[in-house]
Amino acid sequence: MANQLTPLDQVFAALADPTRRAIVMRLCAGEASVGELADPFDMALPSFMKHIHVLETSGLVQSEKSGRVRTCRLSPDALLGAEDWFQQQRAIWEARLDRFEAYVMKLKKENEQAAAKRPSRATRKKGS
Amino acid sequence: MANQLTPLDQVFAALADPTRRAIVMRLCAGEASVGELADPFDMALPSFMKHIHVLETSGLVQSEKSGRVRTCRLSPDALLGAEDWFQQQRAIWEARLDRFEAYVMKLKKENEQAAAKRPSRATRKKGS
DNA sequence: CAATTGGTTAGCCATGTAGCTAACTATACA
DNA sequence: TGTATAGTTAGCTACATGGCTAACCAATTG
Repeated sequence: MANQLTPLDQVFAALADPTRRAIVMRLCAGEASVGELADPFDMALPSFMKHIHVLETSGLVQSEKSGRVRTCRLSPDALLGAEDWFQQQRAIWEARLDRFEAYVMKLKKENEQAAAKRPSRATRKKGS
Repeated sequence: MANQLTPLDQVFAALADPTRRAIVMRLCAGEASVGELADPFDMALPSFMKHIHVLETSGLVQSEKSGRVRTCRLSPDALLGAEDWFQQQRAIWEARLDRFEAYVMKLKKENEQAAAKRPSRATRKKGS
């Protein structure tokens, strides 16, 4: 029944929220306490903590409590995992573009050869 | 009142769903009709169409209807936009790492100089 | 010890999301 | 013209999400 969310699901879902993206961006510049992180946002702390928690279960952020202050830091692995996904898609996409270009070149070449054989048909319109 | 979703919000939200990621991956390999796309999924068509619609409003996918079949294709710009976000974060992250490394090197150097001046203290344990 | 600070837990509410069925439209085919 | 095909619209349910307040620890600080 538990619809097992993949890490990728959770990372993308976490990044779909502007507040959480801002937190990630902030943490790229170095670790910070919950209070420091929450400060720029006009939001009640419990609401803000939910965002932190989402980031934590997605694996994007780790935190550690010492005394009464919890310090958060980015864990870059999850971020890299998501970035990889894009790069893989792009690789497939670009491979396809290459194949498509090759295909167009082949068509063009065939068309030229056909035109050389039956020059009169080469100027006819498609639908008529 | 309309909580203006940024394109990035919509792209990440769209990619947070495994069905939609699969659609994007499929479309990386070339355009396809709604029916072809829906075929591998055990899901009613109207439900599936919602996913297509989400992908379309996110800008990841474009579609066009001719006759009774709607053909979908990937529009790679939105994908690149999201990939850019990662690369920017990584750049900031890496810059920070560099600064951190420089800081550690400076500490180390200072420590060595201090050790040269007061060699006896250099072997003391931290907490005692 | 008392008060403050930093975070946490519990619980409420409004809205959004993902799925379904049923019924409909519009093209294509026989 | 009638039937099958490909999507589409409408409307429902269940659950997830994002926000809030109130009340509650547990370290610090005076």
